[in-house]
Order: sequence, then structure tokens, then C-alpha cells
Amino acid sequence: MPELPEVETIKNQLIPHLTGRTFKSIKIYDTRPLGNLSEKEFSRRLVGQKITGLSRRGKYILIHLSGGSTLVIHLRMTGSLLWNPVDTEPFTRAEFFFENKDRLVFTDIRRFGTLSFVKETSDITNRLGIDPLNPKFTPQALQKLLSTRKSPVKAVLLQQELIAGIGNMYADEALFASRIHPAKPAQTLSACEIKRLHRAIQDVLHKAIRNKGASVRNYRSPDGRAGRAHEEFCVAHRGGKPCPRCGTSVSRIVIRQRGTYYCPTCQNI
DNA sequence: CATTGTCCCTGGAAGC
DNA sequence: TGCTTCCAGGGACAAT
Repeated sequence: MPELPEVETIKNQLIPHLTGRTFKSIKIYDTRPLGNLSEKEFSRRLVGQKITGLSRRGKYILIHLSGGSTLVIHLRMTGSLLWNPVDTEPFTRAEFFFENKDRLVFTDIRRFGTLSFVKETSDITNRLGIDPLNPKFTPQALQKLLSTRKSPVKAVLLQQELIAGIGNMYADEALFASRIHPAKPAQTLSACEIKRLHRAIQDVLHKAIRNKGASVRNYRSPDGRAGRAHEEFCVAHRGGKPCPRCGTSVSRIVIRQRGTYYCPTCQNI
């Protein structure tokens, strides 16, 4: 499940392969990720374009093109981008070909991922909240977001239009690290708790990036390897296992239809 | 605007 | 063994 650390890892690995390269041809095996665009129209917008750079915004990968438009990729739940995989990959939805037979393969088991174009990157960035790794994401900025909302704090962390990039796993990990109950109403957090949460969000994300992301299910980076971040998870996807801080069995509840893991001893309302 | 719920999708695990 | 049922969850969208 690619969240910010996974998408950041993918983007970083693709930069040296893709920067300056030109799309020679593409093959589309499934048009669902293209939305309203036909394969022909998609191809027309991409083939011949040179890649001027890659960036990440929230969980989106932006591939900037010489013509001024941007190819926008969202991997959702099970999408992967693989660089020159040796074997024929199952669930391949699209292939992008470059010079010297280099190729970028988009696979996606559940077909939630999307490939689209924007003329201005603001079309994407304007509807996303602050990036939690941006220096402007301060405890004060977090406090402002939480103070007006009575939803569970975890639900607020998952709202991409407020903070862009945190998903289900890292929300659980950040709340555990800051010892805050995921269902606690956002506006009831104390200044101290907000400070802890802010610190925990950045720590958890930075640590996961250093570990090349978490591979709870299907995630692989472009080199085909799994990440290691999940090996250090304290609560996420660890229902029934002991809390590493106190030994209590990790609980699972549902918040906003999302499985939520926490330690009932360390994380109080 | 804030909040909540539904839907999309398919492999794998669990249950019988 | 083989069938059925349920679960995973990001984000668009609708409803309140």
C-alpha cells in the first residue's frame, strides 16, 4: 500500500533512470487506469515527450514532460512501477518504452491506480494539504488543522486535503509513537499531545523512507525489491501481537471503514 | 463547510 | 479438496 514513504522511494529510484529520457512507445493492456482517455489519446500526449524531471506531492508521482504537461500517477492500493523487470509481470496494465529497450512497467492487481495528465501541476497540488515533510508543517500548523475538527484524530490525519501523504499504516504508527488514542476527537488534543504527534509523524515517515518503504502486502520499489519499514512497525497490522512498549496485546478497531491498530494501554482517550 | 457512508476492485485467507 | 464468503483500503462522490 503505497503511502508517502513508498511513493518517495519510488520517485527517488526512478529519477536516475527516467530524467532526460524520451517516451518511444507505450502499450496499454487495460484502459481503466486512463479514466476518460482512450489509448490513442493517451499515446498521443505521451509519445515523443522528454522527461524533464520527477517529483512527488502527497501520494502522487508527477512526471514532468518537455511539452509542459505532466503525467500524474497514483498507485492507490496495489499499483507498482517496475524498471526493466526480468520476467513478464502479472497484472501488467501498461508498459512504457524508451531507447535501448528500457521499459517502465505499471502493474496493479486491483485496478484502482490511475494514470492521467494535467497541464498545470496546481490542478493536483491545489486540492492537497500540506506535505508533512515540508518545513512549513509545524506543530502550530498541525494545531490549526486539528483545533476545528471533532472527528477522530486518525480520520483527520487521513484527509489528504488537509495533510497529504499519510495513509492508514503511518497514521497508526504516528499515533502509537505519540501515545494518542486514534479515536480521540481531534480538537481535544492538548498542546503537548499535538507536539508529540507532529514529531512522531515526521519521525515515522523519515524512518520509513530510510527503510525504502513498507511491504505489508504487494508493495515493491522499481528495482523489484520489498521495503523493510514494516519490520519496525509497532502496531500497524500487528493485531493480537504484544505492544513493544508494554506487552499488551495490540487491539484492532474500525475508524471510517479503516482497520485501526493501537495499544489500549499506551494510547488513552 | 464538516462529517459520514458507499463504492470501486480482486487475490488471498478463512470458513464450511 | 473445493466451494463460498469476507477482508484489505485511497479517494471520488453523494448525502446529511
